[in-house]
Amino acid sequence: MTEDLNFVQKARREKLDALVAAGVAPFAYSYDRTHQAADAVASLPEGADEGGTVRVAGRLVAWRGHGKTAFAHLADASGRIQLYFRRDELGEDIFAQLALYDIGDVVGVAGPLMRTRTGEVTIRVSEVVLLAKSLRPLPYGKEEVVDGVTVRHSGFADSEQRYRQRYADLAVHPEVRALFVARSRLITAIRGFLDGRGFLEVETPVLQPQYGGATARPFATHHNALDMPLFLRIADELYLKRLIVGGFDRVYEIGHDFRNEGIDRTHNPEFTMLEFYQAYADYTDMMTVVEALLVHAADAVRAVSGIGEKVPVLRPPFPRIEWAPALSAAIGQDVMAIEDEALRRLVSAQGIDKVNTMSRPKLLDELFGALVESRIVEPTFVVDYPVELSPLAKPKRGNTALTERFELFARGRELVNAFSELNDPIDQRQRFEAQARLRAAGDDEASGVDEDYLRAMEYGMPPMGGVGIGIDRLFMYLTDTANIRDAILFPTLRPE
RNA sequence: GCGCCCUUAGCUCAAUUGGUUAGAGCAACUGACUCUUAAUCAGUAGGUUCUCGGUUCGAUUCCGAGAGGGCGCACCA
Repeated sequence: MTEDLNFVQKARREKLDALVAAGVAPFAYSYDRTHQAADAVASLPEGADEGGTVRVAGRLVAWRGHGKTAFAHLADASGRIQLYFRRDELGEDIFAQLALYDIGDVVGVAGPLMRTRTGEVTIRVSEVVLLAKSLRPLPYGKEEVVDGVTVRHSGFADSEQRYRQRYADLAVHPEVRALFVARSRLITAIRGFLDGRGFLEVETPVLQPQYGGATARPFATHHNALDMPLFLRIADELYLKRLIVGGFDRVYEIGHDFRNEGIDRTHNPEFTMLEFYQAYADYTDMMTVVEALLVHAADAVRAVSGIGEKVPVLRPPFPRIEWAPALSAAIGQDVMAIEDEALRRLVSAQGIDKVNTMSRPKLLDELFGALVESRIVEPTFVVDYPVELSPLAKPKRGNTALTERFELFARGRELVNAFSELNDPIDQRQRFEAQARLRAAGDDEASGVDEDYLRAMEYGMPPMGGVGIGIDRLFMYLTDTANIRDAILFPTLRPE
């Protein structure tokens, strides 16, 4: 191990040894703080040159030695503050020990506030305590402030290493921390909104003997004691709807779903899903709920300093366009009446491959994606999907070729998918059996017959509206983030 | 899965047509400096050029295979 250390790491271990030899405990247990850095800076009144003593703790992020004095910056979760060390204040021994400190060390300091000649609020350090020695250099860049804007030089740019070592990415990039603060605020806001409307947050199984609720390949695992296969859930849907049968009128879950599919800038194998179900509501009711929820969520993200500026202003009610008329207008003829061959030619003309192997629903979906979805910029509801595209939704009242389903699109991306939920167990059994036939024929994305779920439905399932929102993608939309890896703290990567 | 691109010091980047000992800034080390702030000044050290193989007198550079990553397309949320 020791042979693997580079010279920088060796130097730090030597300093660690020297500190121990001098009687310093290099890894402390606690430190009593009076302020966070930003609060300490703000506590010195405008115009005042001296203030009271403060105690702060954090990481050394810059060091400028001047012989018998030194300036440094200390950063904590709130921001940074300048430190001023003087030999005549700290004494010969302590000041000499500062030579054994490094950028990246976690320290606690105490001393009175002062304002330097250039006006920066600074702690004139009278006590310095090492809280954790840094044995590996953090990839700090240098920062300067030009016209009030912080410019970072060099720094930590390798995106792969930033994902692999998110701790280092966060440690050196306050703006990355701010982004994940915003993500946390988003989820807190969603909980607050739903709790305030009488929804009950529940937890349903992640490990499921039978997966369902979506079309996707699962992760499979095995329980040793029971000697049985288990699957990581691909959706929460079927368990949440069981709870509506049980008498909870409004339930929601925020959790991870897992899909054993490819990884790209909009797909991570595990992702955060919000699903909520409201008994006695239909899809038009849910559109109104979704509008209010998104406004509430966007406001929460907008409140985060440094991130909120990017958040689009949402102005409900969002426009609603009907699926079939919108596509018919785009192609200049009635899409519901078009022949398969003509449809295939239209899809092919969009530059989409493999049209000869596509089913009619698939062709319709492709065409809609190319001609309508991708051109939606402002948040827009697309409503009333063809029944062949929507196996989980109730038929539309007055037109059984369509379903009571809506999706919300913005910037060409799907943000929300919702239905008036199918609550007819006889119909549901037929749809399950159709899935089982597909599976028997080799479709590994098709599910089987979930007998327990059918049993629940047969007891009587209230009508309900259900909504699914991919939280990672909603967050990406709100913060204008292009890559899902930038929206997930520890994205799935190949092993190093 | 397919196509294009990338991988050089701890970090950020150079390196002429294939040519001597692979350079610079930051970080590190030694020294100077009691209001600096990308501190400054003088000096020192730091490299399996992603890996393996090939061509060549000579490879960071050209060729082949592999690994990891990025972007685009396809699939999905």
